[in-house]
Amino acid sequence: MPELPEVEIVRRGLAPAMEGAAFSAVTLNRADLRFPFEPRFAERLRGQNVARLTRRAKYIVAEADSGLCLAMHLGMTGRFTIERHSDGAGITPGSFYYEHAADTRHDHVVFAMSNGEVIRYNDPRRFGYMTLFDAGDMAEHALFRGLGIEPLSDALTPDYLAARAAGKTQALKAFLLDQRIIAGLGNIYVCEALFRAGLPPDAAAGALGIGKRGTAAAARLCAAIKGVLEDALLAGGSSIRDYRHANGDGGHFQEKFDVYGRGGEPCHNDCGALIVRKAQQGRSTFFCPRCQARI
DNA sequence: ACATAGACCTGTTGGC
DNA sequence: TGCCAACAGGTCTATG
Repeated sequence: MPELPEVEIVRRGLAPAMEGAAFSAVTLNRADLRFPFEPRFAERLRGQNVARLTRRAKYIVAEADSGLCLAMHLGMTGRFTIERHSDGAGITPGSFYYEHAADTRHDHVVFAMSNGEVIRYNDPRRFGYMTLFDAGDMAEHALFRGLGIEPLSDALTPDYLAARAAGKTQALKAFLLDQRIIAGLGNIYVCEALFRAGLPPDAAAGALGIGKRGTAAAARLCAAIKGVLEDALLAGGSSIRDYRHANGDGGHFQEKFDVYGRGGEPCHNDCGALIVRKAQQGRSTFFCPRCQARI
């Protein structure tokens, strides 16, 4: 489900409920998500006070005063909802994705916080996962060790793209989806960024930075990636399919998609072409055959 | 190093 | 309406 903007919006929503509060009770309704929960997962969290909630790539990380860290990945269908103990039914402005209150079949993890907030993790497909580690071990942790740069940081530059793409015959789309290069992009924002940059998804990544056209392409791509992520954040992320919002604000970037999910519809550049959908790396790629014809 | 396919899961949608 | 195939925001593994 979520790519960088959605994960960041979820983090911002969870922060008021988690930061400065301790885990009063942690309930696991099953033994695993994508991976088994580690032994004593709930016991180790209980009583830990959350100092801050951060994000790295598509992970939300709750760091406790003790240094114990809880990493949470939403997979494809992971959602957090927040409700208060006191009034029960209330969904606070913090919660992002929310389905039917009655559908608790896939509520796999419940955090009861010391401030009265109850945070539920719901994930029908269970591609998400949670794991614990010590803050000092984060850099070498298998989940984080190989991650690429944050696209919204100053580390993403046209030169970085050109350097990492150098010599690669791999398709631009696969290059951008590789979390070891840039961490946080997924299928939607890669498609959207390539459209904004006017670059073909199946062109060789290695062409970036080569010659005048390649140099210009790297610059456009860099700006497009940052631009589309910033616009998505401002819109509160994208909510597609049956996902709905708890509070109505945010989550409207899907209305601004130029290509994703628009197969057969006219290009927003009014070039006269229709958006094409095709499979690439086993996933759907959407692009304008005219505006994204060549590097 | 790369591409491809399959795996993990459940739910929704579209075609017949 | 029913059934079935295809597809879904992610990533990991095996295989060529």
